[in-house]
Amino acid sequence: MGLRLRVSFRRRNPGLVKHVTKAPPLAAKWRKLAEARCAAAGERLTPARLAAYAELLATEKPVSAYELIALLEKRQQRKIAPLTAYRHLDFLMRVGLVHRLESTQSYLPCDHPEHAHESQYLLCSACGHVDEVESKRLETLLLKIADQHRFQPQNAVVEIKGRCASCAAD
Amino acid sequence: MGLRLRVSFRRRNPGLVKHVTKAPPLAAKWRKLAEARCAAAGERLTPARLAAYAELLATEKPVSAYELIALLEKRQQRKIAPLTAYRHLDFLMRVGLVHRLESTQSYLPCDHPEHAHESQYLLCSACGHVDEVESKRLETLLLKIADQHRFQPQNAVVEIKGRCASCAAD
DNA sequence: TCAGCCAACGTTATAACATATCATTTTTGG
DNA sequence: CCAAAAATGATATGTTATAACGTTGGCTGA
Repeated sequence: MGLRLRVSFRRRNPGLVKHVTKAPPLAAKWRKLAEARCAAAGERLTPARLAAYAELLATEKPVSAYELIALLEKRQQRKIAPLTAYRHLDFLMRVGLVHRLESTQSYLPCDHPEHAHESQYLLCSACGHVDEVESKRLETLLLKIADQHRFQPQNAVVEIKGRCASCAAD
Repeated sequence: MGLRLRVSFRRRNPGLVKHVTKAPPLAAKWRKLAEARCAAAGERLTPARLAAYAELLATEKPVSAYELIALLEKRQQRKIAPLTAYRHLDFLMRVGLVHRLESTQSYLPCDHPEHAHESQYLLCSACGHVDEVESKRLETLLLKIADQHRFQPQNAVVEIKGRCASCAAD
């Protein structure tokens, strides 16, 4: 049953080299934020993780996991496996530096990372821009609605789609 | 450029047969609703579409597209292509009989189909049950938030995750 | 110091979700 | 009935996400 025979006739990664983890320029503000968040969460901020964060910050719009992979591959001139990118994204979300947009399966850096919070999003279907907003009133109302149904809320996804101010003007 | 040469040496589907579209029992209430919706939308209610709707109604929980495929295949004892199921789902959403949950990529019949509406959802992470609720106050507040950002909303995704009343009691 | 542990990272494969293209069948309306 | 339009079917492929397993490297505590 549990028996497993494993024979390695060769090293799996014979020429394995250390990767030089290049990344876009990252403002000190964001670097410090990342360090603070990791310290708070007891997590490690590695070059690869920071590089993924920097790519997200350098992109104006939310980015899909596979777009992130393409960005990393272009920057570092090597292959990045999907799982690698997903692990970085999971990490970044865990420490609160990045959010995921459920309705578009994409990821974007948190705009109000000073404190833990729930956010709501305004997604422009014309230009792709996303605005992150925080409404205490909305959160209160969501809690109230949940309570009316004897529902214990853990988190809420609120994503409003439409046209942003500048696209609406056209 | 536009030139296209197509030569068929044989019929593609030599033995094509008419499919008998079996479906779970469907309460008259739902059938009538579906007919009314289609009439209103100027859409056709075919056996295949009705069968997909019936499968969703017969399932207590939201169903992924591929779960729907499995249900249809089991019921009808034949292969259903993904695209077929997606087309049925698109149709059912178009006429307002079915909603999609963005945060779980799954589909469920509308619970308040008497009128067109925006809905909010309470998703129980323990039992998988989903409650559809309608809060005018919430919709008003969402519009207000959008307006404060000069954002023209088209629709809003609101999905609250947590534990439902009966699971919370455990 | 260094053995041992553990988190991070790498590699390959595959599962799950969704769409493109074009042929065939069915329905509808003249 | 016939032509046009809508629905369906078959095949292929694109996109998003995870599984399984091995390697690396930093940290910890004897």
